[in-house]
Amino acid sequence: MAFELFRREGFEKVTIDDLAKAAGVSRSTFLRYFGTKEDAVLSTFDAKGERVADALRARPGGEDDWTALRRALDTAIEPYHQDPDDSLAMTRLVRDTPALCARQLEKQHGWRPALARALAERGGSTERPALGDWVRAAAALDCLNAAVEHWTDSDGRLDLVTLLDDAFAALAPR
Amino acid sequence: MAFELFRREGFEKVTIDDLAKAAGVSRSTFLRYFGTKEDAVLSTFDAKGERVADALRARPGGEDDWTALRRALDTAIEPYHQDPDDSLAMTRLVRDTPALCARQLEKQHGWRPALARALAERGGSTERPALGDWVRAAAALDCLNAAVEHWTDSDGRLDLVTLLDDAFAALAPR
DNA sequence: TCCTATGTGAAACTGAGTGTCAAGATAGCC
DNA sequence: GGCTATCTTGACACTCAGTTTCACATAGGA
Repeated sequence: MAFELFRREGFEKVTIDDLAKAAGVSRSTFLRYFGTKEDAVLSTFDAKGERVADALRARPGGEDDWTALRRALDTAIEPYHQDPDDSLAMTRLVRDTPALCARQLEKQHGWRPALARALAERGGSTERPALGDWVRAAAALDCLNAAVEHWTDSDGRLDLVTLLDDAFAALAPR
Repeated sequence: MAFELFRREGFEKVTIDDLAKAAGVSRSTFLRYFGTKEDAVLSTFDAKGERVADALRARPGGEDDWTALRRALDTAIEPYHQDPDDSLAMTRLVRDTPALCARQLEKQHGWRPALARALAERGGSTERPALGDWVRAAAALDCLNAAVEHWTDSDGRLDLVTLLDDAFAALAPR
């Protein structure tokens, strides 16, 4: 798997040819599958945004936005509980590789429209999301990131659920 | 200037050779100056983060974090008032060019450490920033982005100060 | 059987970014 | 002035990512 190769050799040391050879396909085929080298690692990331948005839409209508967002993010942190070691290795690889860091940031940035739209729908309006929806969607993702970063820095020792709760709490006091 | 060329021809149509020729220097020199093609546009962006962090440190100690952050961001939106047309052209170019969008995101991501540290110092602790500092720093940047995006979408007609206030307000209600 | 759609590989091509090296310009010193 | 050290610039070669094109092979359907 690409992930293992990157972890052993470092992301930039491994060429697409290496990855293709390791996967037993041609360079062409590899690029047809993943599009870019980064996506060989981050393709798992793609569906995540839509899943969080779905979870958000599934929350009861009476719930306030912040609670709904916080609960929707339980979907996002599930994999970290399922396989902590693997997740830790992944977040470390991404954190320590500028190219992966940037690409992940970009992908996550792409989640915001779906989240903002889901928030807007919750608010009853079928129109496009308002400024506040965008801000809250983005802030919620920041909470997720801050929590995961701290969790990674603690080598997975801190409790991710608590960290995420704390992150949301840090948004509250005025 | 590189900016004009990109706006006329489109970012990907213009090669580094074109830029170098337009600037009257060699390709080598151009790359020595800017490092990447994206940075030919976004180099102005670099110092901005540090300036906002400085503004944050300059706020009175008694002020709460949110007010201090909001006021510090006045520094960041100043250029948009100084030269609205130019700013509008710039934000549009970035918005419509995936590569620039990604690179800008990455640069702004790099502002957070300085902002979080400034917040931590304000809190009196000389230690490294806590989870909450990171979250608040990131959320404030989201407010800036959301405000600027909306301002750009309105073709500069909406008032950026009001938009930024609204963005911060959207963070408040629980 | 023929035909078309789909998956794969080979190869050439463009362009970004890196590294090296050899001029020139420039500043400081004698 | 002349001389040396340092910094800047340009030329060139190189690696590698990503795109495009073409050819081939296989499978399913008429």
